[in-house]
Amino acid sequence: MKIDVTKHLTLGAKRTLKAFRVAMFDALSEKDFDRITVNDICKKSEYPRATFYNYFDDKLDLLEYLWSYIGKNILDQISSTQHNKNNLVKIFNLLVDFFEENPALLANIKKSDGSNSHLWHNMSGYLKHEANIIVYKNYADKNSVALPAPLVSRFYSDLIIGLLEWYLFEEPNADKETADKYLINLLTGNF
Amino acid sequence: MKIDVTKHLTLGAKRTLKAFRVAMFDALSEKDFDRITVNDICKKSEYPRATFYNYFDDKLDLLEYLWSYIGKNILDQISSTQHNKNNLVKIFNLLVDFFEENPALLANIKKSDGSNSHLWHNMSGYLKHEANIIVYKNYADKNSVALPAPLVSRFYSDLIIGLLEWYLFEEPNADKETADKYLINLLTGNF
DNA sequence: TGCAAATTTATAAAAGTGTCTAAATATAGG
DNA sequence: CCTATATTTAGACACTTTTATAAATTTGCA
Repeated sequence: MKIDVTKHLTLGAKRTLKAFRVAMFDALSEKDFDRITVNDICKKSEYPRATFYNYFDDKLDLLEYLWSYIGKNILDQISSTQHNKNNLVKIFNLLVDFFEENPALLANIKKSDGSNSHLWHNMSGYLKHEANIIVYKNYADKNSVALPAPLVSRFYSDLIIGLLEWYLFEEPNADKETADKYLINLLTGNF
Repeated sequence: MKIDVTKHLTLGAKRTLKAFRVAMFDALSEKDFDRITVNDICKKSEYPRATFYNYFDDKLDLLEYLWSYIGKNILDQISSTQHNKNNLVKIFNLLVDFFEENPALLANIKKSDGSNSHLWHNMSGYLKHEANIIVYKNYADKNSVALPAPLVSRFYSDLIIGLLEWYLFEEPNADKETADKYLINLLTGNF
């Protein structure tokens, strides 16, 4: 990204970022990421190319900003003060809810080869990253003799995203309660 | 890919694929993937652009073919008949060995933002996929009441790649034996 | 070896990318 | 509200990508 979105943004900048975000999100429900051009995004958002390049290096850069934004938004509802294994189940459920609320996006990801698609690899990487930030905050203080804390939190977030991938692409007929049960089994070493 | 590499290939096709693979692999040790052009690949491999586009959709397509090829090659040494948890450690060690044998590639991945780099996300996805094929063959027959087999093998391959990422990018000073120990702890639910 | 079929190649052209200007516009702060 | 500063914009540019075509070459097989 050409700008730092964690710093203060003018109203105009926020408006522009949102327009590009929405344009990319909509475009993703319509066609493959490969087929989306910067021109498409500019036409949809009604901003000139030069403005696009003021904010982003390229369309992948916008895509990744979109994933980060979405990831943060989904997981916003997790309290960082409650520390328990239930939070991991809650993160998983929030992610599932997001995809159930956005079937067009999910369908497009599935169309381009499901869990093997670039789109999914890319998105899940960012979701995992956002999940890991929360998980780390929750478990960093629980010292384990057997394993370093960063490795454990990484393990937990990997687990959540792995189960999500399985649930969305491999076993789309499984119900959420069963998936929750499986998650708990994996978390408690019951396998 | 424009052709099916699992089907029979002519000698010429094999020669051409190898030339493109080697060209991309070498290019990756020299500069960022973003900066590599199809022209670079063609110059290195001494094939015309039209031939490149006979085989691949674009440079990302070649990259992914390269990762699959490398993944298969690294893990070729795993026997599919021996079924034990040791195989998981062996897969991890083979992957570590590959990166220790290819420091220029690793350095380039690290340079472009370590575990956050596109290159790594992309590569690790394919390594995980290849690892999962082997793990699934090893564990599919061990029925678990608590969890479906595809989920368990996915869990194991996630674990291996997660630990690899941690070992390569987060804790490059850890020794392989410690990493092996951590892997066993994670596999046995000792966390 | 020789021939039909498939593949590779040179070449051209349309479309997309990313950078750069200077003018137009928007912004924050007195 | 005004003004210095920063951002946005149009337009042009060099370059890369991707597709398409027909001729040249290579391939598998009899």
